[in-house]
Amino acid sequence: MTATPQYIHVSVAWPYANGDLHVGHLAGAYLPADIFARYHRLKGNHVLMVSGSDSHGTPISVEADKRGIPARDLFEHYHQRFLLTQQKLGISYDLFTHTDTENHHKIAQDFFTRLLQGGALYTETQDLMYSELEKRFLPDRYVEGKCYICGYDKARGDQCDNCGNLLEATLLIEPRSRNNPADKLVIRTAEHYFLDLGKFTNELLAYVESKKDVWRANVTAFTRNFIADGLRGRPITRNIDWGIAVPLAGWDDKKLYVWFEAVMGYFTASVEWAHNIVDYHAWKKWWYNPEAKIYNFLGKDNIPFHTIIWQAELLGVDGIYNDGDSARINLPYDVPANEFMNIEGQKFSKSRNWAIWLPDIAERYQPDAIRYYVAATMPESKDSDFSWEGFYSRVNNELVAAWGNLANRMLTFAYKRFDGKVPAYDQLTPQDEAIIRQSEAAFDKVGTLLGEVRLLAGLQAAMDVVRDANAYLNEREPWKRIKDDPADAARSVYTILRVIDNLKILLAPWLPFSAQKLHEYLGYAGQIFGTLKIETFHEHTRSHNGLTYDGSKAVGRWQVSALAQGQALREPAPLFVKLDPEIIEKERAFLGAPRDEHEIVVG
RNA sequence: GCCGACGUAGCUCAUUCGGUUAGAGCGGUUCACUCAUAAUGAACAGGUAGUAGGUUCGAGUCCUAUCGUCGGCACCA
Repeated sequence: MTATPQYIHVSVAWPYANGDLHVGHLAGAYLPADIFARYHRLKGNHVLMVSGSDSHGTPISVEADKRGIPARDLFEHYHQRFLLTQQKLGISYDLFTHTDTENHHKIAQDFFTRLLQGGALYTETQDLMYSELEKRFLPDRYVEGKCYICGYDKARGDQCDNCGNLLEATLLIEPRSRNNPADKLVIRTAEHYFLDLGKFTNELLAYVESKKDVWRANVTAFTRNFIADGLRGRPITRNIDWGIAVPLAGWDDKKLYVWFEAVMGYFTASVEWAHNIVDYHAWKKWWYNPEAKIYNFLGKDNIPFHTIIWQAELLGVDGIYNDGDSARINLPYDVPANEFMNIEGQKFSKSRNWAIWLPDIAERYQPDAIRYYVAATMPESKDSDFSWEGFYSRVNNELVAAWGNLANRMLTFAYKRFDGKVPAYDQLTPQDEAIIRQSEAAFDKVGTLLGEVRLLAGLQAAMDVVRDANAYLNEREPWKRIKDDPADAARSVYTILRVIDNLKILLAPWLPFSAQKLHEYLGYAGQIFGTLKIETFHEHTRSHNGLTYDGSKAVGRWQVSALAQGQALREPAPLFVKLDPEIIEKERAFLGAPRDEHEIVVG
């Protein structure tokens, strides 16, 4: 139990700040990351969990144009909502920042420069379709025209839907914009920088193979496949206005491509955290420490960006900011990608509003209820489905009836019948000791599963203890013994309270809010976890808000209970709100209907 | 079209390298209990593991074919 603390970096995919967060974000990345991080915090490991809003990229510009506001205003609006939403749901980021900080710009540019100096970049002149009307280069998929292979009239710039061939947009006959068919397109040449991925093929391949027993099978298979197809250079600059400047003279009309710089956020946010919150060089303990482990949590759509591109970038900048130290920069130890969470059997769709928005449900349900259901139906190995009937029944049957009620029934009983104290006992029976040992053994079992990022199995293992504890009570029947053999009732009530105390910690990574309440009902002081707060950070020319986690006062430990006899309890109350069956239809009615953004109220 | 993944009880899902009568939760039926937000426990019912072949002493687990669902095929991140 007294192993040397490990350095665990939990990096979470960066959400585009062009709309509210939805349940897919939570299921895909934020919740698994938080459960994993909270477990390691309880273990006493040095956790650094970072993410932030992706403030660049076409989706931001497109949405901002649609609303007629500057891109910066749009992303700042959603960034602030991301902070509030995640604070409410208890996603315990050491730092949740964004990519429009001076820090991120500077480091991204330094990455670019270092890659350039290391020979990992090259320039190439591309012929691209340019819209005179929109005054910009159009992505291939926005171009339409006659297929030069089969003659199909509505071929897209990247592929013909009729003959299936991959196309060159510039060769299309009579090319036009899909946004506006009247818009005549012309071919313009532009010089761009490319990241030479092919240069890293062998290193990347060797790395996947070395991690094949750690990474999930789908992640390994996808990555191998991607490499086997042949890695081609990828353009990392673009003719756009909104983004990070290319740090070279004469490149003013271009910016760094968003996918190139956004993933660097894992690194830049670590540096920002160190600069703002602790000491300047602290980030190195995760990035240049051979013992540290970096875990990237993301959705499956993001796999190649993390197992190929980000890793190539890291390989290409190895040694950056390390002041000549020989340690190599750390690549992600694991990339636990989740699949997708569908909604009532259909795919998420922002345009159809087929989505469950986190700010909305956080208004109506307890954070632990949301966390429980999403964690219990997490798409860990395949797509899963969020259904309101499932939410209703799992919350009521499992969270409220099995677990919440176990705690409530015995806390109430002890509080009323044992003078508000943990009962004192003479000697425990073998049956009492057996259930205590069982709940203690779960620390290794659940802990191992959590360490392997097998969160579904971990939750199940913890809930198994809940069921065993309920069964134990039915046999021991303290409510009967209190009448004919009070000493025996004291034994079993003490026992069950100690089991509940263990379950409190076993379930805390999933259910941090109710764990804290339980902690207090059991008569303990202090907080199991640290505190999340929103702070403002000032740079030279701009300021930004970030979500931060202060764990300095946290007392929770991944350790078995040593519940003291006679400890004074506090008056208990039910941990969870039981759901009304009416919510099923009410919530379904929101799907596919127009939605208004509500102000997010915390507390 | 090419590549990949998946298809297991009414529902949601487990079955790490192929190995005893394929498991769990929910839902259903019966019984027990009353401390608890009418909350718990026990027992029972329920699956020829999409389909058809094959390899093997033995396959849900490997191979082939076929049907179905989904994803990727790089400038959408």
